[in-house]
Amino acid sequence: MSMSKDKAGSGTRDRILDAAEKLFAESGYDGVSLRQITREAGVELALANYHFGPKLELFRAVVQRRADAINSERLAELEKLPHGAPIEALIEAFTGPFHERSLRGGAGWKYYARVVAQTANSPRWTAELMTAEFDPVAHAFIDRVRESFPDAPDAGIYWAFHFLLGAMTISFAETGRIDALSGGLCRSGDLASIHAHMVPFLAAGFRRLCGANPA
Amino acid sequence: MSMSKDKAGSGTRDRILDAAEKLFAESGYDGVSLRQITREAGVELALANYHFGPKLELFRAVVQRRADAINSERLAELEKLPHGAPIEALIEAFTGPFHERSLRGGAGWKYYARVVAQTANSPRWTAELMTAEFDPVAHAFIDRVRESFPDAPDAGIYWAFHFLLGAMTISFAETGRIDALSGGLCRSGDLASIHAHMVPFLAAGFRRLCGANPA
DNA sequence: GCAAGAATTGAACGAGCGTTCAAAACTATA
DNA sequence: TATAGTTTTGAACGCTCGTTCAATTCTTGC
Repeated sequence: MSMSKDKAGSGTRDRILDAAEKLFAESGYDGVSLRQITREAGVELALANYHFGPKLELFRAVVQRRADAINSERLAELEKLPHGAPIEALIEAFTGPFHERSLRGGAGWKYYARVVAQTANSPRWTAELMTAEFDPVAHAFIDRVRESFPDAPDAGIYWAFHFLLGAMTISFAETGRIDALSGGLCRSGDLASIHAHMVPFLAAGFRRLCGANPA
Repeated sequence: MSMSKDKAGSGTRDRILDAAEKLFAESGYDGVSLRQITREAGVELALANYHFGPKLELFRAVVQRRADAINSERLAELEKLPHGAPIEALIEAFTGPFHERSLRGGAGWKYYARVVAQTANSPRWTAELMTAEFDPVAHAFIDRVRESFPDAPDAGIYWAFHFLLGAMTISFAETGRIDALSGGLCRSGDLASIHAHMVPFLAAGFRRLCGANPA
């Protein structure tokens, strides 16, 4: 027999993915070489190509690896909510899974969030990666928003969601900008504080663009 | 004598900056080579080094070239406003100069906005470039917000500004994500529509985080 | 029109890149 | 233990990278 999972080689795959995730988070796709990645992973250069093919496919694999977990939890959280739920609850269902894992899921999830954040702001990756991985659950979120604001103009909902993405994205990128700006009062890595401020901020924005206020 | 400005060679400098701006906007710092840049500019490879030194300094020059114009106009717009002005006016003073130039300032300004957008989401550049170039006027903006919301908690103001940056950033990046998501209803390049939705969205968010509502 | 400085050229440097491949090592079935 | 398959190794391929430099051309003040 053969199998490509749960064998010795499978550990190698994950080591490469972990190293790639970390380095991509720090320097972006073009800022990291396969040699750096395999060195960080402690494996031979050729193994990256053996397990993942070209570099682009390795990057795709990094993005995809954790996307399913995020997306299915987002869907589950959304489904827990009643129809017409308050917008705060919807936003929390969308942003919560990322926050939760960034907080308690281990270092890999923090790196992953930074990879996604940079990817989402790059015209180069948006179409082929972000749209493919994250748009289905985005549509589910938007449908729930539409339920909560039956009279909202579609454009308002879409733009509001876009701004939500921007706020989420820059927060997860953890650039340290706000640390310098606030003289240390606010910290990029303080996910609890981000969450506490971001949800009401975005909720107020949604209400403004979507008209009537449910709940 | 000599002089390094307003001579034949000065045209070369700008051609290189324009080409670099365009290509950095499309592919990021590491995704572009000096050879691509000088080819696009129609000049010899060695001229990039002659005029700007190492690649990093060329990138810095691209970011800095237009930063002054943006920042001084932002300050001017802010100073036009009365103390305690409505938050919409403050936000417009901050985002307007970028919007205006992206709309009517020629293609270079659009590329520039994309460069800044990607730079702002990369931990690698934030400290040395974004903070240095844009934080002074950011502080001016925040001071005006504090005037308009005298009882606002500082953390609320800083986080609100952070989310404003995220929304601005993802919008200027023009990734096309919202085009795909909305099935064409909203367009990344439609700056007028962005502006019309973004200002009220952010204003509502600021009011939520800053407590009392001025004006 | 001549000298001095600035700008441009064209070629080369060593280094690192992504990718490939045959051979070796390992694993597991029969 | 023999065998077929998977995984790992180590070296090499051609190519592009950022940077450097001597030589050349252009520009300008005297």
